[in-house]
Formats: sequence, structure tokens, C-alpha cells
Amino acid sequence: MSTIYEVSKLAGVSLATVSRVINKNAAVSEKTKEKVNIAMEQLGYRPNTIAQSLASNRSNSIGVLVSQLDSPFFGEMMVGIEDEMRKAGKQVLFAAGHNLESMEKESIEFLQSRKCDGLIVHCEQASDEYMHSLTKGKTSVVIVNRNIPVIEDRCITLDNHKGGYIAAENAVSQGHTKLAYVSGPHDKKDSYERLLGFKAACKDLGIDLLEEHIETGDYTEKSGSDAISAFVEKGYRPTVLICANDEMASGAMKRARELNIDIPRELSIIGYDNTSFTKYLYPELTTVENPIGKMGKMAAKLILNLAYEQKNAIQNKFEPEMVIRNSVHKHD
Amino acid sequence: MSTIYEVSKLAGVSLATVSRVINKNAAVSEKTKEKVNIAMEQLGYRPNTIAQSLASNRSNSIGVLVSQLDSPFFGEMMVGIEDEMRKAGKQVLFAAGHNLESMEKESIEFLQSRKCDGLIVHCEQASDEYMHSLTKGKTSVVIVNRNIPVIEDRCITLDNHKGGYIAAENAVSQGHTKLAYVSGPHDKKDSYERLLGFKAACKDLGIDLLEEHIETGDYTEKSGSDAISAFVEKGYRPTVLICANDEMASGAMKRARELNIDIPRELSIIGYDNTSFTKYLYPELTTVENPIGKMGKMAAKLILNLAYEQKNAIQNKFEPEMVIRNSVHKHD
DNA sequence: GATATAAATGTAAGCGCTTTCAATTGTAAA
DNA sequence: TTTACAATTGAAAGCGCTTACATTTATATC
Repeated sequence: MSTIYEVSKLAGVSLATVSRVINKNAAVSEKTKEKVNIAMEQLGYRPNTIAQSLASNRSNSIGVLVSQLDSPFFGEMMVGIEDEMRKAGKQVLFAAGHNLESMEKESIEFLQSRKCDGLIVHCEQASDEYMHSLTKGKTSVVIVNRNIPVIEDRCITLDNHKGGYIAAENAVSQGHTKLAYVSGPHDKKDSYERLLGFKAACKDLGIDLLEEHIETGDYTEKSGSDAISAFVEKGYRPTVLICANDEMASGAMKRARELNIDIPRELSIIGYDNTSFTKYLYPELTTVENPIGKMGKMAAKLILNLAYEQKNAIQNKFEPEMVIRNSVHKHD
Repeated sequence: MSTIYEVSKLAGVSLATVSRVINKNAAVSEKTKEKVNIAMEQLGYRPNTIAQSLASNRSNSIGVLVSQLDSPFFGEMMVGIEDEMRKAGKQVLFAAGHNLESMEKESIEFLQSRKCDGLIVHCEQASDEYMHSLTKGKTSVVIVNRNIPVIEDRCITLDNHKGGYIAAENAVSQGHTKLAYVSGPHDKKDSYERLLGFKAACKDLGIDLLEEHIETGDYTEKSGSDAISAFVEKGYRPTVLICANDEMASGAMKRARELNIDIPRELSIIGYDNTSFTKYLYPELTTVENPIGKMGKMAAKLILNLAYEQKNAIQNKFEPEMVIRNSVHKHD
């Protein structure tokens, strides 16, 4: 591999000048630029990114922390980020937090030790305070899917309240009045807001909602399944069940099928996230779109602004939309 | 951030000695090792990986090329690799080839320009010759899911022939005699071998298999759906359909349902890969396990041997196994 | 204790770039 | 033509580490 030194020699200019044409960060006359380019071409020269990083104190890479590498949800986010960063000529490092506070912190340290210029994190467990302190360090940090008021401008979030709202709205618009809801864990803000949105819609639309119409799950398939069992036990027979994520919707569908409850004729189901597997469910799941891919792209743009002085327009808050498929039956 | 220089000063030793205790690659007396460790501790010292890379001409990172970042199949592979490399203290860079020869090559170049010490690639389109030439370069390369005879020791593969075989075997063991098969594209070796395995099993088990019992798809859901339509049109009514991947199995199930063919009572379905979404299908899919996660781990071990002189035991060929769920009905 | 050898440590030269500062060249106004 | 600046270019000092080689210190042998 040829070095910048060989290029400078072949072109008959100094190292500094070659560096300037590579980085386009200082005026170089057309003539010399031409000479240098030809020399680079001839030698098949590629800058050594490591040397560049050491000298410039920039790694031209950003780190991304997700909970899992093998999930359709984070997959979409990763793709969105990769795409945007690749365009900008930056590298992306992925690490997994596995939903454990210790792993999350460890992974963040790992990414920092790799000298990432910026971090995009999707933390489930680490505290708001920790996140906040992170943003005070010298590497820029963008937080996805979580709103921390003091650093709102660093957060890319989804309007989860609205998501819960439109899910209920959609059910009611299809003639349903006996609704039920399976929420995620209450201590997760996104989960809680979805629930609040759902409740707000019920109130606005005059739906009679009792506490016993709501079950609390933990985002796993099993908890969706358990919710169905719970409603059956209680003797409450809703005509539509709104789930705070698609996993639970899948679990609910399975359990309902075991109990010979026909979906969607007897029970309609609505999910949340529009994860890629929803199209494999039967019937295909009507759900609330969580534009995580777009949010990933936006997070990337924000980090480009923060770490590389770009000037992309930033939208911090995203709006969910209904994705209509076949799991909701018109009720009359 | 403190540097090695400050550590050396605080410990009262030379730079070289500090470097030695960091890298454990040369004898250092217990006493000085202790002093250095204390100094590092006190300063909260972390080596600058970039400087290390530049000086040692090693980046301590390996590159991974997959077709997609957001697929459950590659997700598993990525997790397997990440896991193993993380243990070894190495970094992993992921890039996507998007099933396009140009993108595959471009991504490989990108990873190389990032000075990866080794590459793990899952290429769909690039030619055997290209792959072969890659392995001749100075960075070690491991190829997943593809067997190239001249560089067999660099390939981690699945016995696809056996996979096709056991799928047929399983069907027959359940009493089926009217089989059908949807293959993937014939020009993909893995796909072709699955088909050959299937045929071999039919022959061995005395199943009467005609060419018209086989449809050729392209691994997409749609082609699985089309296959069902084709069989119906031909008037062939198999009791079990074996699909060369899970996507096509899902497509077939959907189409069958549209045609009011009951699964598995009237038609059993067998998939291939055991992708994570198979558990969301209804009925849950009986399929051939493709241990891609384990293969990823093994690829990582092989790259550790090649690029970092480790001595892990290597298994180049993996065996698929049946995963029995509910999509196959006992035929009598 | 002297000598030979092994073990531990230090010195200093890079690795391939970026970037500050100084020197040179070009340009336009006087 | 001078002069005053602006635009280009070059020289050289790092960035924080590794490592070949030299030097010093410890250990064993006689």
C-alpha cells in the first residue's frame, strides 16, 4: 500500500499539499490538485484511515448501541443508521446491550474506547441520569426512543401517546365498544405513554373503560398469551384487544386460537411497532407503525450535525400511523 | 485521557515497559508489573486503540459482510460472531452486500480500507474466483455458507444435501408418499444441494418422484405462494410440501389458506433454516434447522486462528437437524 | 569473585497522517 | 515598477503507541 509520502514525491509537492487535496479543507490551486490526483490514481493510493484518525483525533466512526443485534426492530434501526452514515463516509460500530444495565454501560465504554466520534444509543435499563451525564462527555450522544426532558434536543422519539390513541380510535371506528388492552411494563416510559394515549382516546370517544379491561404484560409473547387467559378468567369478553407491542399480539393470537376464539371474527387484535414478522402472522396483523428505521436515519443525521458540524434539518419527534391489515373485524 | 507516557512517568519506568505489561508479550518482572498496573489504575488509563493500531499495523477489528443487516437469519449470524469476537477483545464491523455483486465488492473494499485484520463474508453474488482471489490477499478471509473446493479450509458450510434429505425422510416417516418440493434458484449451490438431497432421499425411500412434483422458486414468499398455485393448476395434490426455505414455506401457507386447503390436515409443510419468524407462523413451522449462529461463532474462531494466531479447533462442516413443530400432519 | 548467559528494562525510530506556522508566489492597486 | 495583501505551498512537529536493538541487571556456573 502506497503512502501519502510516495504520492507527494510522485506529484512533486509536499505532504501537506497532498493532505489538503485529500481533505479538501484548504485552498489548493487547480493545477497542483490535478497533479496530486493523477499521482494518487497512478499509485492506487488510499489514505490510511487509522493514521488519519490518530493525527486528526477523529475516528470517523460512530458507535450504535442497541438491545439486540438479531431483532427485526433493531435491524431496521441499524439499517437506517448504516445507510445514512455510509453516505457520509463514516463507519458504524454496533454493540448490544442485551437489556442489562451492566452490559449497556460496558458496551458504551467499549464503543468509547474505540474512539467513536459520536454515539447513538437505545438504552432500556440505564437511568436518565446516566444518559444525561453521558451527553456531558466530549463525545456527542444521541438517544433514540426515549425522551429525557433536560436533553430533549438529543433525543429522537416517537409520540407513543398518539400511538395508543390512534389504536383505540381505529378500533372504535370499526364499531367496537368493548375494548381491552395489554400494556407493557409501567416503568418503561414508552409503554406507559401508549397506555395513557389509549385511555385518553377511550375517554374522548365515550368508551366505558374499567381497570379490569387492562392487563399488564412485559412485552413478551407469553405475557400476551397470559392476558387472554386473564380476560377469560375474569369473564370479560372484549371484541378487540389492543396490545402494546407486536410480540404480545402474537402471543394473544396463539392463545385465542387454542381457546377456539376466532380471530378476527370474535376477537380483533391490534399490535404496535409493525415489526417485520407481523406479516407472517395469521391473520396478518393490524398494528401501529413505529417508524424506527426513519428514526434511526434521523439519529444519524443528528449525530452528523453534532460530531461533524453538518447542518441537517432535525425532527426530534415522530408520529406513529396505523397499518391496516386483517386482524381487525368490522363490528356491527 | 491519560497516555502511556503519563503512566510510565508515574510508575517510574519506560514507555516500552508499560507497553509490555499492556500487551503481555514480553517478560516483565512481577514488581514492575505491579507498579505499572497501579499507575494505570490511578490514572484510569485506557490504551488508545487507534495509536495501537497504527504502531502495530493491526486494527484488532474484523469485518463482516452479510446480505442484510435486518434479517433474522443474518441477525443470528452476527450475534454469533459478535459474541465470539467480543470475548477475544476484538471489534466487529458489519457491512451489507444487499445481494448485489457491486455492493458486495464495494463493502469488502470499505472493510479493507478500514484495515480490518480479517474478513468474514457471506457473499451471494460474487464469483468463486473473486472469493478465491480475496483469500490470497494479505488479510485473512473466512467464507460462510458456501463451499469453494480450492479453499475448503476457509469455508464454514452447512451440509445442505443432508438437509434436503432429512426433510424428505421426515415427511415419509410421517406416512407421506405424495411429496412436492419448492426449490430455490438452481444457480445457488446451497439451493441446488438441498434439492439433490431431497431427490436422493426420495430415491432411497422408494418415493415416486416426478419432475412435475418440483417447482423452482427464488426464496421469496411470493414464489412459495406461486408454487401452490402451480401445483393446483397442474392438478397435483401432494400431502406434504417441502420448501427450500422458510420464507417460501410462509408464502405457501398463505396461499393454501386462501384456497381453503387446511394445513396441516390436507397439506403438511416443511421449511428450511428455522428462521426466527417460524414460531410466529400458524401452524408453527416444522423446519430444518440451519445452525447459522453456531456457524458464525465458528467462522469467528477460524478468523481468530488466521489473523491472531489462536489455536481454536475448527469444524468446517455443520449438520442440519429437523425441528419438529406443528405443520406436519401424520398421514395414514 | 569472575565469567557467561539469561532476564529485564530502556532508547529511539518509526507507523502514516494532520496541522500550525512560516515562507513563497501571485495579484491588484498605486 | 512598487507595494500590500491574499492565495498557495512547504517544513516540521506531533498524534500515542509498538518494537528492534542496546543496555543494564540478575542468575548460574566454575
